[in-house]
Amino acid sequence: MATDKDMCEIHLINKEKVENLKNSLEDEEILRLAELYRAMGDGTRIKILHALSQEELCVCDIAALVDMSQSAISHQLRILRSLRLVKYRKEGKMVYYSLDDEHIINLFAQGLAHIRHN
Amino acid sequence: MATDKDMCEIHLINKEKVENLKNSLEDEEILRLAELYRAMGDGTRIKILHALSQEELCVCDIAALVDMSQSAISHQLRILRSLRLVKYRKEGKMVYYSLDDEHIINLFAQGLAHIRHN
DNA sequence: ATAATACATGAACATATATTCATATATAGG
DNA sequence: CCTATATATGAATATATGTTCATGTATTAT
Repeated sequence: MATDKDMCEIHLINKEKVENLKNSLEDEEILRLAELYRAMGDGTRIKILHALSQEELCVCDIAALVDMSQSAISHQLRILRSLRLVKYRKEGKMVYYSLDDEHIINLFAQGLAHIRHN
Repeated sequence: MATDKDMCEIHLINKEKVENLKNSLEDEEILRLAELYRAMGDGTRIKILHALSQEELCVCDIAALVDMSQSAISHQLRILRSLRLVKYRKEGKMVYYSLDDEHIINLFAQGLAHIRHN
């Protein structure tokens, strides 16, 4: 893939250190991290997550809240579910969603801190 | 957009509270948050950010490190730059990149905590 | 001035993604 | 059983995104 791999590698002050870097994050972790952030990288899903950070909601209410079709929301919820960002609870024909754990709140807080601070 | 908006909104226990939710995060903030996470939602960029979290690197070294073309890396760095995730410093014909601030480290830590814990 | 190197960028292309539409499943009520 | 409601999902489509290729710009050396 790298076309000019051996041209400027001389500039690495500490070649070993950089070589170690390659392995310090496992490939699978890189993929899963990217998936996680990508799942949060959509306006609709941000709105959903933010709403759920305040209170548990059923699908239909989320749809009303973000003013989108039930189908669109269901598709998005599937993504959020698959990454364990949200969990759900069935009650009759309703399905109530909520955030899966506190990490998401923290991710939110850090993200907001970044965009607000510069 | 919402086709069945007025069908189940009855289920909102506290309609006012939900109505407030709509405005508690500004639209522009939602967009910027989504942009930020989307910028982190790619394996190549995760690798770049992780590398830069360890040490300042020039473009060519990053390319060698992640085994991709200089052009591909430049394009990705432009994205990271535009979201202020990285900053750069010119020194002759070299350009050295580093993380822009500490929020990114924290976002990383939270992301890792999430994917590792379940 | 010419050549070489480091980096940036526009266009093209292939793939990924979000929404819509139609339809399926499940539950509740008559 | 039949109908209505809440949710899920497959297919289709339009748009976004990542990489490559070709080329441009800036800097250094000869």
